[in-house]
Parts: sequence; structure tokens; C-alpha cells
Amino acid sequence: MTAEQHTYQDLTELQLALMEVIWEKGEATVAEVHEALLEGRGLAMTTVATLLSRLEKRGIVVHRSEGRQYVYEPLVSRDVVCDSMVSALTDRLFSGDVTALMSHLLTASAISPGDLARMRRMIEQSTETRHG
Amino acid sequence: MTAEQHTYQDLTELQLALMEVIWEKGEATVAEVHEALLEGRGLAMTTVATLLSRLEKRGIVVHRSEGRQYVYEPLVSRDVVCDSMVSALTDRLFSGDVTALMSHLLTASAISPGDLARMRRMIEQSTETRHG
DNA sequence: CTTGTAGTATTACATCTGTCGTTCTCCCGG
DNA sequence: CCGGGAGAACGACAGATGTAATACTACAAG
Repeated sequence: MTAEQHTYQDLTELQLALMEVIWEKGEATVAEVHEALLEGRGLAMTTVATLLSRLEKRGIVVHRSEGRQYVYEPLVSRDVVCDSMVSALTDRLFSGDVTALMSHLLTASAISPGDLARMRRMIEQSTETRHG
Repeated sequence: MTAEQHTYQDLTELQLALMEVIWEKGEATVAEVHEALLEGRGLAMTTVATLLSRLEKRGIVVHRSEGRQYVYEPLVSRDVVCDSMVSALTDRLFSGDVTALMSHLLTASAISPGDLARMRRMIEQSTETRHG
């Protein structure tokens, strides 16, 4: 089992930023995405439009016309992208071994005791759910 | 706290493949890396050389001359790269919230009960270690 | 000294990404 | 019917990446 030829839906930081807007709103015009990203990221409207159309070429979103504007909606859910990207990382870095990732997470410096406790809770809950 | 301008050491699949060889051997000549990647990936020697020199330009490795060959060694450890890449993903996808990544891991489809049990153990161990 | 050869250096090219400027079009107000 | 805008379409360019052919160099064998 395992080891098919996955074609990951890997998005860059910027692409994700656009997608977050669309995912959150359900759909969004170029102008809306542009405005949502204005603070912190001073992109030109045309830049946003270009990125969006490229995302469409990749099958991540689709658009329809509404008046003279384009309204984009997602073709893949945030969850699918998350799955894909986490899997990609797990594969590349830990040969697909999720527990190895976990282990890394637990050993990594950036974990606080609070996080640890929270994770412990999660695992317990998760185990129960499976058992139930 | 948090939120500095991280400059992630993000490596692509291919770049990681080269690095794995170097990390494992401690150091390696172009030919060695080339040979190690031959099966499964039929790259030309010059390709490997190009990639290696680009990696050097990025400060991931350094080389010294040995006879007429270049011997490359890592400048960053595998661990640092792992940290960096996992952090990058956590930041991009979960706003830096490690527990959110965890949660995703536990909810994701690709987790077997065995994995779950193993993780549970890990967490417990980790908690103990911290306490001790 | 000549030449083959191993091995590096240089150059090249396609694709993807980030970033726009410019142009084109179509509708609204006059 | 005309001129301005809003917004999309198109084209550009630089940097990173994947991939390699070709050129150059220096050493070893004769």
C-alpha cells in the first residue's frame, strides 16, 4: 500500500494568501481579494488579477462574470490543500512517516508545555473517537 | 513574542534529495552525489554539479577542492532544514499554531490506529521528560 | 610534447512565480 | 454620439528551478 504518484497541490505563501480570502468569503472579486491583501502587501490590482488567473489555469479556482467583474470561487477546499501540503512535507522530509513528523514536532524547540498538554488532550480524544 | 521575519531554508524535493546524500555521507563529491541519485532519477553529472553550485550560492553547502574534484559539505544540518520547513508550513497553513498542525494530523485520513497509538506514547514520553 | 579524459565552468532554455505597465473594451453621464 | 473610467486582456521582465550540452582545463599516459 501507499506510494502512488501523488500530484501535490502545493501553493506558495502568496497563493495561499489569495486563497484564504476566497475560502473565507466563499467567493470574491478581484477587487475584493486585492483590498483584503492591501494592508501588509501592497500589490497592484493587475498583480492580483494575474495571480488569480494563474490559479485558475491550475484548476484551483474558477471564475464567472458578474457585470464586468470576475468572481472567483475555489475548486479545491482549504482542507484538501492542507492535506496535500502536509503530505508533501511528510513525504519529502520524513519519507511519508507521519509519526516522524509528530516526533519532530515534539522535539522541536518551538513547543511550549501548554502546547504539549493540548496535544495530549487531542490524542486522547482522537483515540476515544476511534474506539467509540 | 513571535513574528520575526523568518527567512526559511526551504528546499525543493530535488534539492533535498541531493542534500540527503551529503548529510548522510558527511561530505560528498559531485560524482558521489550523482551516483547516489542515479537509480530513480537519471540526472546528468552536469545537472548535479549545477544544482550543487546553486546550493552553495544559497549558503546551504560549501565545497573544497580535492585533486580536481569538488567535495561538498553541508553548512546547515538536516535538523535545521527540517525545523525551517516545518515552521514554514505551520506558519503558512496554520498561522504558526503547532497544535493546529497536530490537530490536522490527527484528523487527516492518512493516519492509522497504530500511528495514533505511537503518537500517544510519544506525547506521554515527552510530557514525562519535561516534568522530570 | 601530445592527447585523451575526468571533471569543472559556462551557457542555454523552458517553466513557474512575483510584479507590473499598457492596451483594449464596454458602459455611463453628458 | 462621445469621452472617461473601471476592469479585464496581454505582454513583459527578473529570479528560481530543472535539465543539460558544450567548452575549457589540467593531469596522466605515451
